[in-house]
Amino acid sequence: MGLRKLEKVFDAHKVEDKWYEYWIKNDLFAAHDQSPKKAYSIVIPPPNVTGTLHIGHALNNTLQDILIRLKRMQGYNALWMPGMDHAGIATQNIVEKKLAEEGITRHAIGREEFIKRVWEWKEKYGGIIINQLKKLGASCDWKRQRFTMDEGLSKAVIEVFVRLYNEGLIYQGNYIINWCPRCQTALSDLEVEHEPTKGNLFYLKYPFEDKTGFVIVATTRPETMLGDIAVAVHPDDPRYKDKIGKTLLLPVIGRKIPLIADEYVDMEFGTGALKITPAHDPNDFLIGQKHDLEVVQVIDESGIMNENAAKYKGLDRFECRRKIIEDFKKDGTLVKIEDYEHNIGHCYRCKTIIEPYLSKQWFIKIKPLAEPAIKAVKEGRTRIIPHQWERVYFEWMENIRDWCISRQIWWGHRIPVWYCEDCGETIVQRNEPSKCPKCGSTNLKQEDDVLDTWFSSALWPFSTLGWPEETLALKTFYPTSVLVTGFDILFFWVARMMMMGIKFMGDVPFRDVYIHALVKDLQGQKMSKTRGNVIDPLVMMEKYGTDAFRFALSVFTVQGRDIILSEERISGYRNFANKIWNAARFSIMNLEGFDFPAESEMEKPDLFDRWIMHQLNNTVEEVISSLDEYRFNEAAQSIYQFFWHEFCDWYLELIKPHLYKPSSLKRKRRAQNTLLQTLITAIKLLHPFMPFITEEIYQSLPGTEGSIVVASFPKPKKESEDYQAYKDMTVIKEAINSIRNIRGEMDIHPSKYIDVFIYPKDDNALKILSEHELWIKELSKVEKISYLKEEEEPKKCAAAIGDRVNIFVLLEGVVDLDKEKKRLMKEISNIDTDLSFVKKKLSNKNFIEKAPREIVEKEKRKKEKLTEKREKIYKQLERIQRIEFA
RNA sequence: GGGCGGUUAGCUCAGGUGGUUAGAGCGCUGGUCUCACAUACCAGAGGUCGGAGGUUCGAAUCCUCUACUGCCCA
Repeated sequence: MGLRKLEKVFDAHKVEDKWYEYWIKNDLFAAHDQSPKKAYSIVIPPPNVTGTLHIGHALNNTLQDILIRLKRMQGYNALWMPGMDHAGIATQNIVEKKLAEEGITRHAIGREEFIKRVWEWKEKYGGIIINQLKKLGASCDWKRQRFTMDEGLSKAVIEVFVRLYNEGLIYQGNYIINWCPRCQTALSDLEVEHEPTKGNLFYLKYPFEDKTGFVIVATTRPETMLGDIAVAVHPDDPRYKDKIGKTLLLPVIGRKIPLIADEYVDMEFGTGALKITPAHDPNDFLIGQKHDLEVVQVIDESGIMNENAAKYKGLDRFECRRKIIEDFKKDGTLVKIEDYEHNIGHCYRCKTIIEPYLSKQWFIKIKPLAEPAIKAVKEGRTRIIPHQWERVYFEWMENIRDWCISRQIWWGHRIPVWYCEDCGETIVQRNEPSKCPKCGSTNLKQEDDVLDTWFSSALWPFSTLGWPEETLALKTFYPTSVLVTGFDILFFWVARMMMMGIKFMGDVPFRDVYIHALVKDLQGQKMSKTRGNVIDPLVMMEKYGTDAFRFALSVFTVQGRDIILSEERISGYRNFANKIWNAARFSIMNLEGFDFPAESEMEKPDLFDRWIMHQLNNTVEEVISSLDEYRFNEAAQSIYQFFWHEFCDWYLELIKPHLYKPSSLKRKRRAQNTLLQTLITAIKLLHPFMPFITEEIYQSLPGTEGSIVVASFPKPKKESEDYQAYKDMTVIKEAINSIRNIRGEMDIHPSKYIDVFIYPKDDNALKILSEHELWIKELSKVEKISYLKEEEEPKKCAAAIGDRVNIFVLLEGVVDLDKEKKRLMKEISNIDTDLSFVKKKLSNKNFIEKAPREIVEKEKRKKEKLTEKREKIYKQLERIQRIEFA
């Protein structure tokens, strides 16, 4: 690539789309089913087909992209497998809403037509998020993109269902499940969100049949009393002990219900008497089963009171509650009402209050699947990072309950079960049966229910690679290297993939699970549309550039801590992008007419070149080791620090003399060469974080070939280590910093050149300083440097006492002495506080005796240094005093 | 109720195995439009690490208790 001049301010919009198209056109994200390279693979957490990119996706996918780009550059056969899930309930809701606008329901058009409409919707509107991921720079192998309702993935779903059924791990049963009356479907325990809600505790009076008194029960849901079948008390409760076994009369209904004893009842709660409604409460259901009680349903699947609700029939469940309380107030059944806050379950899709509902559903017997999944993590075959999450994982897995997998909706994988309408046989098989294997009837009907979307997501790491076929892709990329995800779907998805992966692939689905933070707003609240506190990643990308946005996210990604995000925090990194841009611009401007130097010319590099190579090498090491441990913030900070504060602040300034007024062409070429090599390496280090700007710069630089996407990632080089250069540079930096400090504090105008005296404390310092006088002069605006010997006392100077050099700036005609006096006194007082700490330590016998010798030595040296420094400054103060009186 | 985390400069956060004179970015103050960048440069001020106790020669770092706060599960 040739030299190309760059604009003054970085314009992200000009480069982003251009390079993304270029990458796609050149197929740079492609992974290969067969390759001599080592495989590295990540499957994307499939976003919903209905979804749009929110900040959580942006973070999640930025991190994945950083990893995959790094590994790709490191020479791996890197696969990032993209796709979406079909989001059964959410998608069905959307399409139903659309139908409603046309005034039709799904029942009116029928199942087949409805499914057709959903597919049409999907083709037209679905998957907006895929383009948004591309905007983010996601380097997925898009040709492999999958969808959970694809033919292949559907085949995997059926295969898994049939196998689990045949093994007896899938069963059908009548149980209380979580029912959403709005979505009209069952939900798994996980799909219910519990929210603390202010409600009431109603105390109701149930009389004994024999008119010998009554029992008061406490309930939050008085409307369910219509379905009460018993009242339970604790067997040891003295209040009720002698009444157990008696019969109560249920108000309104007049049903005779027994007073039973069960240890489940909490004596402390309410009155200690618990009304039992097996059809509408999961715990009551269990008690009912235990005591072999009848079940009376009073609420239907829409949340409406049914014919068992007597005069309340036809009322909505909440209306019924109001009405029944009104009536009970009148007839005295209601004893009192208390305020009561408790957790109420809501549908995670539509937020409707969940109704515990008795119905026939399909379940997975989960314990046999969970156990190996627990073992795999315990044995370290899968690592969860940060490891604190392992405990959460174990906790949940060990207390796991059977998974309700059937959903009463239409959009999804229809359960591969057929019923013979003649003999009642249940047929479970991969393909539609033509006749009943038992009675030969052709009068067959397929199960109406579909499977939970998470059922298909659970197969994602292997179904996307072609399972149940034995594909090359599976062989190459399974188990995947890492899964990157938020903890909110640790149970929903990660745990289930673990179970299914081990079950059907015989190995864990991923070696590492990296759990990243949740993004919150400045108040520490979760971002959500309803709260209205969302930061739209697309707006951020538009305003500050995708690279800056991505870099910001990675800097904030600290393990085990949530991200508090504000727009202000993002905007800062636009400046970083601009800094990179301008450093590149500067480099390109100064590389004009540059020829690569012959090897021999590079044999004796300058101090600055050696120093920057040393620093760069450290940075390479840090970036790699940090990313290997998923410490994104450390990697990002390390490259940020290097690029801005070492490369730009120091190196670029230091080589300007070489570039602008070189003492020899050779030296200029050497500086140019180091400049270019350093820039290229730094840009490569940055590429996983900031893909667009780095590609733009890379392809503008001489000596590069092709795309940075597939360029080789830097490796630490032993020969670049140069501690001596680092040490020598500290002398120069100390001199420059000291002079600048005096200038700044003494208000010496930046354009004024000054004279300084330097006392170097050792020969090496003198050598380095005199060899680099020019640079000290340039960087600290000095006219003349004179060197002092030990005892020489400079007059009328401001002083800086350093580690390797003492600096004296001639004050005559520059500033007033008063200021300098104050400055020195401040210095002394700073030293005094430090000194008092050190002295205290050293006067402690125990410290001298017990602390390791090198620590004690260190403290002693520190004391010496500080004392000496204090003396020097004090002397200087005296001198100034003398001048004043002179 | 159970579990997990957080509490460090005005704000947002770093500080693997205790030795620090506690760092960064933003903000703030002063100066500079200096030939890559004012989305910049130079200089500076500002915390004793929520509180109490303990272990230790030595604790922001380990332990106990406590306060406040967030999340997850009931």
